[in-house]
Amino acid sequence: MRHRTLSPALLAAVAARFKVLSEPARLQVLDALRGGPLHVSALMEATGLNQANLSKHLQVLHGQGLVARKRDGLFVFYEVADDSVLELCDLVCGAVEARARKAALALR
Amino acid sequence: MRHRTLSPALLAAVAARFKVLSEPARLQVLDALRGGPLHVSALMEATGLNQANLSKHLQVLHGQGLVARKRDGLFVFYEVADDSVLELCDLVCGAVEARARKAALALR
DNA sequence: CATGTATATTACTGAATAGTCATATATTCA
DNA sequence: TGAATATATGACTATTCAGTAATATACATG
Repeated sequence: MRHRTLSPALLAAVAARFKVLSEPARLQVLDALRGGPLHVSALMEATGLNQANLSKHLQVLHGQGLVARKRDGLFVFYEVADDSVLELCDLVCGAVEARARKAALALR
Repeated sequence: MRHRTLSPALLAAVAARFKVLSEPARLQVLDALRGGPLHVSALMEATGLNQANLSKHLQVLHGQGLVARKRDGLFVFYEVADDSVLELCDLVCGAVEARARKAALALR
C-alpha cells in the first residue's frame, strides 16, 4: 500500500500550489511568460494589470517558486521557473475546454 | 501563433478549476476516493471531516465535475469522475516534494 | 403515516486575499 | 549628491470562503 493518509503538511503544500494557480491574473502572467523572460513593465502591458497589483502577483508566484527573477539594471525580469507548470495549465485548460464542449453538446 | 491573449472566460474557468483543488480537505477527499466509490459516511471516517463540512466540499467538487454521485437507497456514493484529476494531483505532489528536497539540500 | 437514518442546505462568523492608492526602495545617470 | 525611473511594500476595503450549528430534505422500514 502506498499510504493510509496523506500528511497534513503535504496536503497543505499541494493545496497552496494549486491556490497560486487559482487566480486568473496569475495565469495570465504565466501565459505571458511562455515566450521567455519579460520585465515588469512589459508584463504590465501584456496583461493589462497595474503596477502594484502585478507586483504583488509576481511575489506570490515567486514565493511558490513558479517564476524566477533576475535583475538587470533598473529592470527586473521574470521567467517561468519550470515548464512543467505550463504543461499543468495546458492540461487543465484542455479539461476545461472538453467539459465546455460536453456541456454544449448536452444542450442540443 | 496559437493566440495573442487568453479569453477572460477561459482564464476564469481554469482558475476556478484550480481553486477547487486549492483546499486540503478536498484533496483529502479525492485521495480517499482513489480506491473507488465511497458514500458520505465512509468519507467522513476516511477524512475526519464532519458531515456538513464534507457535504459542502462534495458539492464544490461535484459542481466542477470532478466527482460523480450516485444514489443507492439512503446512501449517496461519490467517485472520481475522471482519473486525470488524480494524475494532476500526483504531478503537483511530485513537484512539491521535489521542491522540498531541494530546499532541504540547500540547508546543508 | 410515523420514525429513524443519511445527506443537503441555510445562516452565521472569522480569516484570507485581490485590488487600489500612496509611499518606499533600488538602481542609473548627470 | 540629486533627479528620474522601475519595482516593491504598507495600509485599507470589499469580497470570498471554510468551518460550524441548526434545520431541512430524501429515502427506507415498520
